[in-house]
Amino acid sequence: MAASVAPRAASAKTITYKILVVDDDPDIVELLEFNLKKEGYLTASAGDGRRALAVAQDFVPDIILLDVMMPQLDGIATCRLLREQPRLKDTYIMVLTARSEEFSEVAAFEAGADDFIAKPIKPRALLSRLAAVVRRDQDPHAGVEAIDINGLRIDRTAFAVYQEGRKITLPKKEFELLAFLAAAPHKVFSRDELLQNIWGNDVFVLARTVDVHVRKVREKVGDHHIQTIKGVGYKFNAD
Amino acid sequence: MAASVAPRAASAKTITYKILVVDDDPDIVELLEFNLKKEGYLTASAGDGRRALAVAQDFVPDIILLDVMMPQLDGIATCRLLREQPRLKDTYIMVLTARSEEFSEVAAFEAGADDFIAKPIKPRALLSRLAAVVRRDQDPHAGVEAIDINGLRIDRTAFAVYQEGRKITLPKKEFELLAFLAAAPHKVFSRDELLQNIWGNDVFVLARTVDVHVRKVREKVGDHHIQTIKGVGYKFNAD
DNA sequence: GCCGTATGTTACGGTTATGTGACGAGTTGC
DNA sequence: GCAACTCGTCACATAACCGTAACATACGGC
Repeated sequence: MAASVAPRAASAKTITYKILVVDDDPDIVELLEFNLKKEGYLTASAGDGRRALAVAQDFVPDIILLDVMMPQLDGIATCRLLREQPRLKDTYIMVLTARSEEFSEVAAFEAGADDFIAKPIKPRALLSRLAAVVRRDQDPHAGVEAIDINGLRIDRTAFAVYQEGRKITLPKKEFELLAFLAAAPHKVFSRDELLQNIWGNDVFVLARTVDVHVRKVREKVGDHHIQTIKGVGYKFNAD
Repeated sequence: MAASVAPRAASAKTITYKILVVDDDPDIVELLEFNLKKEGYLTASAGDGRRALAVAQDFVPDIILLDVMMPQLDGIATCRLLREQPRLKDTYIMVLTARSEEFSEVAAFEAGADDFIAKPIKPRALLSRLAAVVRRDQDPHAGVEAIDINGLRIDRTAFAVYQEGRKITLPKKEFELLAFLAAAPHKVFSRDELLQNIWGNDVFVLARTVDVHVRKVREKVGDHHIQTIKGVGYKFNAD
């Protein structure tokens, strides 16, 4: 899966990013293209999956906005086929999902999508997401958005954890705890260190609180990911 | 990633540790420098990543406190560039993260940071963390974070032993025993010495307890690593 | 080869750290 | 204002670790 948009683009900071919009609703296509062009992106469009594949061949977009619900060839299948094309392997694919279809989100990830945005689409939200993608692309060291480890995908943009095609939504503290431990797999953190880094050093909670949160995380993602080192602390267990 | 602060410093117990403070907020720099100086540290500062690199060249700090959010060159990128400099490879880099920017920890670890501290910074918390770093640095037995010896990798940060790709998790005392012996291979320790160093001077357990722990360690990592010197004690056996 | 001593080995119970379920205060969304 | 959720705390249950003792074996001197 592509971590960023095409390297070719990354090397040239002044490049105009090319975006392919794929949706069967002409109104949506128009709305998106209008807004994207206004922001200075170069756009192309397609009304279904088949045409999207054809257009992508010539256009070689940096980013593809792909609707899931389409006649002929749906977004998931299209995504998979797009990924198979060598020229598009570094393209950033953003899938447009109808709200609350968690199922398609998971399928999309497996098909090689890089991100989602929920419908109905707010142009401002979309543009800021794209700006983030572009920014990240231009500064490869800007930050990591997702960790793939041990069959777990921890995604900070979605604030969710994906496990074997299942989406798990964790409360904030639990998510942060898991994410922090996963950031330094194998490294053992004492309860105090975890409190300092996740709770902050200005809050004042008992060390045992960490235990409770660890337990809740384990309950949701499975016991084996977080290991207890008795008398020391916890660590993320990467085999 | 540096395991401890520079060895040069480790050899002289009375050395004044040099700390470089990097933050774009002059108030924070002042606050930190004031507190550090009061504690007897030698300090220098820089307002952004570029200047940090320049200052670090001359100053060659033992510890660097590095803000993530900075103009010009952010903390992560700075960290990576600092690590590339041979003179700074053993410098201990502590990253200051605002807790709202989740996941900066992931990037920071990958960039070679050794530790974090969350903002807002309480001087007391920072100083105690630094004291811990210095203490570890001066304690020769805890100095190295990982030992590779005899087909065994003993990793203090992970609190685990790896043997031919196999991970062995030892209970605390057993791990400490093995790590202690491995830190000074070939050197023979009497049971009393082991008790003093691992159990502490104030606890009092029978010397034979050591035997039992030795046996358990042998059971898990193999007999040949720890050798008995009859009438004297034990030693780690490095070929 | 015998005996005394040192170490290997096993088993067991106490102690402590951690796991676990429940509760209440505070918050958010409807 | 109610319902659902999050978070921190407590109290109790559980499991892991640790130290000890008792017995078994190995070693060395004679």
